Amino acid sequence: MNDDLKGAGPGAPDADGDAERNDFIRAFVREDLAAGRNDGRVHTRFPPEPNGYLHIGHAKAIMINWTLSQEFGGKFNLRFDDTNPEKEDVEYVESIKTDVRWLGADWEDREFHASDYFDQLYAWAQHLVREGKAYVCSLDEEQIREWRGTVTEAGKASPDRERPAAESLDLLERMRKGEFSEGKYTLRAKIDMAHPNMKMRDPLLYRIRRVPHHRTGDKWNIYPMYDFAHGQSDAIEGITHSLCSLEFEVHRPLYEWFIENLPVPYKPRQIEFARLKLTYTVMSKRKLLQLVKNNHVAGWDDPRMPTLSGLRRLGYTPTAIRRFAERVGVAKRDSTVDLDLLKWSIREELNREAPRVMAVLRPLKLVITNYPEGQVENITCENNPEDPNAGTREVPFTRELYIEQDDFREDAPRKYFRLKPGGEVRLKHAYLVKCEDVVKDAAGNVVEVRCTYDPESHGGSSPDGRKVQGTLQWVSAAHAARVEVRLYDNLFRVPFPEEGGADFLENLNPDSLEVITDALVEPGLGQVAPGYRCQFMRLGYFFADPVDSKPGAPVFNRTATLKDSWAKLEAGGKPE
RNA sequence: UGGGGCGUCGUCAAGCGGUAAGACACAAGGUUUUGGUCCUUGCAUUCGCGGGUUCGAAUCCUGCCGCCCCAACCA
Repeated sequence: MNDDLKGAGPGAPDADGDAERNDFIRAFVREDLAAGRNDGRVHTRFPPEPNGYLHIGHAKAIMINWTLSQEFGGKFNLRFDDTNPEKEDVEYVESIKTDVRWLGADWEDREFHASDYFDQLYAWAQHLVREGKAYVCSLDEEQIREWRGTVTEAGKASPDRERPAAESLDLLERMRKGEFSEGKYTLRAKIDMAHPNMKMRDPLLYRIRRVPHHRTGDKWNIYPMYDFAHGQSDAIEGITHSLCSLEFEVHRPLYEWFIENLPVPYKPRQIEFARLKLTYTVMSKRKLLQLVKNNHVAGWDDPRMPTLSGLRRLGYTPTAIRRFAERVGVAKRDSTVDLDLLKWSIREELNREAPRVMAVLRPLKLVITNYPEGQVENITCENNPEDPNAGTREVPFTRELYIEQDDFREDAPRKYFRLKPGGEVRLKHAYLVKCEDVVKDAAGNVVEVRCTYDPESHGGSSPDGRKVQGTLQWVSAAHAARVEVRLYDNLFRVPFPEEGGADFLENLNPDSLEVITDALVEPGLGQVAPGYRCQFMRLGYFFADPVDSKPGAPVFNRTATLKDSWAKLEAGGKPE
């Protein structure tokens, strides 16, 4: 279970016994295969820009590309779209590789960078100029915008549109050498200033940026724009199906224009699908960056973040994320998936895999008055009712225990079947105990419940078959380990943090994190290694934080709660 | 008002002319030493709306309505 950073391993899309998937992308691929295109190859790629950490939305894209390549016996590349050095950084490159590997997508030795192709791209730019299909433009940023026209009005030609090729070539070369300041010139394709698709109105190919690049250093003073770099990079790598999100649909004609007008070695096909959106969070890298920069969270890997590093730290597994991506499907419809589906994906796995242990978050002392003082009994506890092979463990039981404050109520509603005065409950795996008395502090708060136990109920059985409705987890006061527990909840308090043009920061959930520094857990848990996953019985699934846990002092992050139908009942006002 | 997309259950999503899969959510029962899990059952006579074609349409045609994307020297 401790696969925190080892990754899922190359692997196969989770064999789920599912029928063959047949979304519209796979249909296209089958069509291409049937038509004998691409020599029967299928080659995809995941092309992140290294300007932020990957999030769950990227996981969807990664899995679509990766599983597609695997299902058709093809290949999968990782390519960094690093054409904008101002925003990019090696820190991001490293985190991205870690995350993609963790998910189990294997690019083998095919880690590429658009920057690997800068020389080729430059040569192709010169080619277009020579062909009279590109020119160096001297309009400034604002002029370019104005001259481009609007969606309903045609744009007008740049005064440099007919600049002789030789002159453009010379200017381009000088741009490259760094003879001009940023913004002085741009290289533009000569297409159609009246084109109904704005992207086709003489788009920029290169802009001057006199900043060093994290990989090419100060070699370049000009950098290619996304449109000029992306498709050609696909072509160079022999990508057969270039998958991207819906907003690039309007770029497709441009993508194809370059492919048609350049002597590229291959003609890839761009296919667009809807990106993933989730309720109760935000997904844009810009907004996530803002959360990090303004310290609304502790970093890109804060467990409340929808980043893969955040989810990993929360306790999610690669498998759960993969299953989630499968369930979400692929289509072209803008959609927002219910966060519950993600949560369900991790619960499903952990219910099957996670060992059950006992922990008390908010301790309330329980004394068994008829239990011998000083006696310690080792209670055999089943590790996982869902897994017969999980075995058992021994947990010490004594006269003084702690139970959850929530599990005792002096004035209990009718359907409350936990501990109450005069009531009897089962202490999981141990004995039946009956509440005889309570001890209160000066303020009238119950600080101790005094019970008697039934010695005949060893193991928690009911000796005479009497009905005992409640079963509580417990820890021995003398043996319990004290640990820090972090209870994470949704980052936002509303499903759509930006609905109605709202400032998403206004909708942050003030209770997204509750830190409990003195939770009590059964003794063995105090020595658990970082990355350990378990279920705190009746409370939820927990993960020993890989960053803040120390030897002998694990910090537990709540990965997910358990479904709580009592809470729902009570909230619904029906318990009485 | 130009161009490109999309509209099937609360949320995703199958369906591609033969009479609405599945998942999550929700609801009701059952099992249960986790008010967890599991099991059973229910949950779109209807596919944005209106016409048309057809023996038959969510699937074809047509008109309308709604939502998203495009006027960064971002990707």
